[in-house]
Amino acid sequence: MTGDVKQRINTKLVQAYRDITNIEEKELKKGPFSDLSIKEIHAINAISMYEHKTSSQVSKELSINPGTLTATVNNLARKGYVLRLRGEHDRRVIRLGLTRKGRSVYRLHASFHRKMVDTFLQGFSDHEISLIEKAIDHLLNFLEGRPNTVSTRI
Amino acid sequence: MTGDVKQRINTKLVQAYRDITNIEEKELKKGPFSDLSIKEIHAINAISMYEHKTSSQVSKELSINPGTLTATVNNLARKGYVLRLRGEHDRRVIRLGLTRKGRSVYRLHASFHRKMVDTFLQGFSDHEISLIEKAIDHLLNFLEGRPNTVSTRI
DNA sequence: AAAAATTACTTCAAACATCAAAATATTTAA
DNA sequence: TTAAATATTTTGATGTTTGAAGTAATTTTT
Repeated sequence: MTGDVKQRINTKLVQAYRDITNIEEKELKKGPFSDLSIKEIHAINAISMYEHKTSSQVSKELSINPGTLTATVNNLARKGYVLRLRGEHDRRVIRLGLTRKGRSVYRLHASFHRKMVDTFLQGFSDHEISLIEKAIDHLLNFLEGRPNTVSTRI
Repeated sequence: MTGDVKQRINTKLVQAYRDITNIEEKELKKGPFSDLSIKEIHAINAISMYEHKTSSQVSKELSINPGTLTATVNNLARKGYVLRLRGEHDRRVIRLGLTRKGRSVYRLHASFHRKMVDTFLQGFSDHEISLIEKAIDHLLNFLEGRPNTVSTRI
């Protein structure tokens, strides 16, 4: 295979990465949640709707210093997106939750992602999609330092 | 197609995005350029080796505030990666270039990307790769607000 | 050609993000 | 019951980002 194709795919991936960073933020700035930065949205996303994660879980998930998360949560709580809930069993832990407003943001962001993936996969057959998924798996393996179990064909 | 697959692919894409952000930075921290952040590397990359872009071109390309680029370039110039060249025709214009050290970073980062794409595409046939490229095109179209010319099959 | 508008970039002040280390509160182990 | 461990917050220091105002050079208009 020619390196040209790889080079071209690389450029496109870089472009996609950049676009996602920019567009996610701008999309939301236009809506009713213009007081949120992309980092805050990612924090809201990590906190998530469906369980009450602890502060340390969330800070690990986001790979940020616990002190940084405290500051972020302070801001998000002040703006009315996030709640702190004191743990019941263990009163040292803080469990984080979303307010109604926080849940709207969560859903809006989720729907952006759904649309994005829908478009990404538009027009491909099931077989082709499973192929694409395999390529993404390769990428994840590379990124997470796992050797790729290459399904070589002859 | 079941939404499960899409949901799974979405999760993987999010993971890949997060990994790329984290890993690119850590990779470089280990090497001889540990005084650079990921944003600085992306700036070096945008400034690029092959032409002398202007400040505004670069700040547009990175979608950052011009003032932010000024600060970034100040830092990169101080650390010896980037040069400012006053424009010859129009003396308002600043053209940006890389020092020898800046060019090394550029090449190191490029080789990381080459490895990443190689692994991403490992084990796929040419046909499959062109399929994957098409999916990435879809994604870019979506991100950049272009309608997708769907190649629907029956 | 002088004044006005435009442009390319920089500076500034304020908000926010980040980290390591110390402090606080709570729980568990000795 | 004291000591050690854990979960989070505070503190202080440093860096990043932004919008808006400022400076300088160029182009357009009158």
